[in-house]
Amino acid sequence: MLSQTCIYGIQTCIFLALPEQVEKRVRVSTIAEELHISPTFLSKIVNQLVQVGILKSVRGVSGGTWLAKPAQEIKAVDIVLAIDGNRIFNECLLGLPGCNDRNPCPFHQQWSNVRLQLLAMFQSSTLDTLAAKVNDLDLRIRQHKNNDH
Amino acid sequence: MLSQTCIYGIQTCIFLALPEQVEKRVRVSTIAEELHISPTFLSKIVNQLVQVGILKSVRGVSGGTWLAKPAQEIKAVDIVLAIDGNRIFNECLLGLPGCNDRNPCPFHQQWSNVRLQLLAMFQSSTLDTLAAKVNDLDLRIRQHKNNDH
DNA sequence: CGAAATAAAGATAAAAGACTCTTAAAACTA
DNA sequence: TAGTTTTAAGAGTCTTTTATCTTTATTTCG
Ligand code: FES
Ligand code: FES
Repeated sequence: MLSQTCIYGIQTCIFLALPEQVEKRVRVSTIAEELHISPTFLSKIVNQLVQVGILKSVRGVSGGTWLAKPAQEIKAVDIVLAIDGNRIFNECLLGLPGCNDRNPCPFHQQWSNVRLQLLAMFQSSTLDTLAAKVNDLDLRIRQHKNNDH
Repeated sequence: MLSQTCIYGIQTCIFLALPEQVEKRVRVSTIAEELHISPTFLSKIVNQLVQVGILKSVRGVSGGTWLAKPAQEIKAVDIVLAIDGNRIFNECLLGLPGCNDRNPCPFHQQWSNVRLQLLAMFQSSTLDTLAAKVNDLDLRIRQHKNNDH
């Protein structure tokens, strides 16, 4: 569904939108440790998100990364598009080229509906909403809940 | 979304449910040629579907493969489950283990809905319905329409 | 039974995705 | 400016998926 890279990107952005982190510079190594991701791998993902204007980062002592915009202005769909592209939103279920209403496969009509709902889900999910769920409702964004605070 | 193997499996089953093929033994090499799939690769996929009782096959002269049951009794979901398993129907969007209502991630509620719609799509798609769409409405199951009949 | 056709199986190869290791570049500190 | 910290970048490894090549087993037919 989503690539692992994209999942890490979403988790990272939600993490940076949590009240503890927001408005701070957070080291990639810190995020990596919290979310159980390889630091150097995460570094590349963060960099991708910096390139498209979702995150900012600075190197060096007291460097780190943070949200480039207020959390309510960043949607999950932005991250998905930045990392996985729009394939999942307009690709044929059977992988046939040129998926559209004029040239449908047998699944096209129903699959189009599912895709629209999927798109709506990612479009309606802003980072502040997601972070609020994690923070207020204690929902998880990683395997084991973080109990060390 | 679906693995390439699963896509080939679905295409093959729809092809075998078309009026021209139904009730006949069709050679794997014929299907492979029609659907632009590597014959030996398709042979393994057909064999998987034989194992779970969706297709039957015999070797030798005038051998081939065919639907093990009437087309209206085979659903797309059967093929998906046989090849890709039930991961796409019960896996967390963020890949977290143990996706369920008691232990949700921030996407769980919405993602559960999308997954249910996806499941409904595959459950309501029987091979006779899919084949009828291809046959009657001239919908496609492969890249270029088959014009040689 | 022998020959030909065809699916099944095993081993190998190619491609993509996920992840690691190493080095370089930048920013701060003193 | 020198030293330290931290992100950026490049090359390389590992694993899974996809696909191919070769051999084997089975079936039909003459
Ligand atoms: S053509 Fe297949 S889903 Fe649109
Ligand atoms: S826990 Fe993430 S989708 Fe269910």
